[in-house]
Amino acid sequence: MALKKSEIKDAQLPLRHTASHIMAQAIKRLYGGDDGSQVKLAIGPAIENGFYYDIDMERKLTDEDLTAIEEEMKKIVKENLPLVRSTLPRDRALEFFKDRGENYKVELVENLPEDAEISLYTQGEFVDLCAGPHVESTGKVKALKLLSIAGAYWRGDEHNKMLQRIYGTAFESKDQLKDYLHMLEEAAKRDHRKLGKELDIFSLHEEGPGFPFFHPNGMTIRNELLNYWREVHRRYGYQEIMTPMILNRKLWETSGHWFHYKENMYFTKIDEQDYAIKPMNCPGGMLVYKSHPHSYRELPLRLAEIGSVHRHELSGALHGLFRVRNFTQDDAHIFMTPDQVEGEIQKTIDLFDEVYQTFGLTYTAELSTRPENSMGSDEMWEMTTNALQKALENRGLDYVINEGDGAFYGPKIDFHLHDSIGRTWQCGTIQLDMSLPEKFDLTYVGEDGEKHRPIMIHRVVYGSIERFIGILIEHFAGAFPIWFAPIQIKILPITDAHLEYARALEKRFFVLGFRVEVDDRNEKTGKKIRDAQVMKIPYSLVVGDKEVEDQTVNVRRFGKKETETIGVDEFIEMMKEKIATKDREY
RNA sequence: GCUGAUGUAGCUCAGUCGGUAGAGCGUAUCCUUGGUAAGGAUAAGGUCACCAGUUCAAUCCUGGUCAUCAGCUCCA
Repeated sequence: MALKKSEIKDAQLPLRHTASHIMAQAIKRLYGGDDGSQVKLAIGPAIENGFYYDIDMERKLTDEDLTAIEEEMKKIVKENLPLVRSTLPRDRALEFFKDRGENYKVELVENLPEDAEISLYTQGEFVDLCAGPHVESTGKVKALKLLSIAGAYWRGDEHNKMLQRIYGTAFESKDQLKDYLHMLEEAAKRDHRKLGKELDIFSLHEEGPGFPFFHPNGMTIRNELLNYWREVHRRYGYQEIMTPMILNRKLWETSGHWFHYKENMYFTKIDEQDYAIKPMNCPGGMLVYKSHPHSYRELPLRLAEIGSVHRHELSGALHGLFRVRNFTQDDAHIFMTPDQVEGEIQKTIDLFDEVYQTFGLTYTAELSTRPENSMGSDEMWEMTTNALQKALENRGLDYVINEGDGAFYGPKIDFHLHDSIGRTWQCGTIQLDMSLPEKFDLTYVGEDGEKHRPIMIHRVVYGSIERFIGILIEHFAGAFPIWFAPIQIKILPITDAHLEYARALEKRFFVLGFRVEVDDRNEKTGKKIRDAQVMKIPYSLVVGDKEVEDQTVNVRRFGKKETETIGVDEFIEMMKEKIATKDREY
C-alpha cells in the first residue's frame, strides 16, 4: 500500500492549530504594546506533537516569559472565545495586514494568487491569516504546555532574519498531556549521551568535536554488531572490500565531490599534491570495480565496505552519536544488469527486514522519486522507479511516496525505524545511482559480447554504526540483549570465602567466550546487586556457601527482583541458547 | 554556520552581591565478612573551559575564543 506524504493527517491538528493562535494572541496581549504592533507574527502551524509560532519582536523571551504566556493562554481558554472564519479579497487582505504592520503576513498574502479569497480567523480581539481548520472555540483546548524557545529563520532560509520560535503542545485532555510529558521524560532518561557516559560506552572531547571515542564497552557492542553484519552479508552473497581513507584530488574530480561536496570535506597535501579524506566510500568502490573487466556472468556483484568517512558538518548540527563528523557506514555497492534490478532490490529489502527484526525494530519505508534537477533519461527513471516500487509491493510493505525527493542521480527507498517509545529514525537506504557508473565509465561484457553500462545501487542497513548504536542505546534504554551486552555476567561472591569459587566460574565462562566479571570488592551483597543493576548487566550471579556446596549459581536477571538457583551447566546452556538465537529476553 | 542558554573535582551539582571554593556519588587506605538496590572511618582529587581587559585583587565584571545544550539550516 502506497500513501503520499501529504495525505498523512493528525487528528489533533485543528486543536493544536488553535492553540498556536491562542499563544499568538497571548503574546500580543502581553508584549504587543497598545496596538499590538510590537509583536509581528510570521507562521504558526500545528506539528507532529504540538505546535509552534514564529514571531519577530525586540524583546528576547526568557523561560519566565514562557510561564507568563502560558498563564495568559489559560485565560484565553477560559474566555472560551469562538473562532470565526471570514474571507477578504486579496487586495483588501493586503491592506488589512499592512495597516497592522504585519509585514510577514503581507509577504505571505503577496505570494498567493491574484484572485485568491484570503481566509481569516478571528477569536476575540485577535485576527490571523489562516486557512484553518480550527476547533470551534478556545475553550476546547483543555490541556496545553509551552516547551521551549528557539531561533528559526523566516521561511526556513538561513539568509533571512532569525525569528523567535516558541514550541508548545496541546491535547483534548489533561491525561493525554500528562502521558506525553511522561514520554518526554522517558526519552530524556534514555538519552544515549547520558547513558553512553553512565554505561561507559563512548565519550566526546573538546579535542575532537564530532569525533566519538569508543570505550571498551562501546567496542564490544560495535564488534558484535559488525560480526552479525558480516555473517548476514556472507549469507546474502556479499564480498567485503576496504578502500583507502585518503585519495587524490583527481578521483574526487571524477566523482564530482570536488565540485559539489567541497564544504563538507577535509583536505590534506602529500608531496605537494592535493588529497581529500573520503566523505563517502563510493569512489573507492568504483576503482575496485574498474580494476579488471567484468562479465555479465559475475553480476550481480555485491561489494560491501565497512568504511569510516569524515564529513565537516556544521558545528551546531553535532549531536552525540546521532550526528558526528567521523562515522562508519555499513556500505555496499551492487552492480547489476537492468533485468536484475527488481529482484536484487527485493533481496536487499529481505536483508534489511531480517536485520531490523533481530533488534525488534519495526519500520516504514519511503520511496523518493525524481526531483526537478536530475540527470538521466526518462526511460531510465521510469524503469528504476518502477523496479523499486514493484519490489516494495512484492514484499507487501506499506510505504510512503515522497514525490521529487530522490537524489539527482536516482530514486531511493529510505527505511525509518520505530523505537520502543515510538520515535522514528532514518537508518537504512537503498539508492539507485545512474551517475557514478557513467562518470567512472563502468562496463561489463554482455551475452552479446558488447560492453554495457551496469546499474548500480548504494545501500546501508545500519546507516552509520555510530548512529545505530545511539539508537540501540535509546531503544533498549541501555539494557542490551545478551548477545551484544558489553558485560553479560557479573559474579557476586558474598564474602571472600567464596572468591575462589567465583574465580573458577569466571574462568569457565571466559573460556566459553562469555563476557564476565567478578565483583571482588569488599562490599555487601546489596551494594553489589545495586551496582550491577545500575550498570544494567543481564545476569547477576550471587555465590555463597550454598552455591559452593551444590555447585550452583543464584541468578538474578536485570530488572527482576526474584532469583533462581540453577546448576552451572544449566546456566551455561541457557547462555549459549540465548546468544545463538539472539534472544532479546533475559 | 545562525539565534538563545550553559561551562565549578572522574560524575551530578551547590557556592562566592570581586578577597583563589564545597556536598553527594566515585577512587584509595583501614575497620567490617555482610544472602539480593547504597555498612562505617580517614584521605587524596579543582589554573572554577581557554585568552585578553578592568581592578590593589577576577572563578565571579567586560570582550573574544572553544566546547556543550535547545532549535533553525543541513544530513548517515
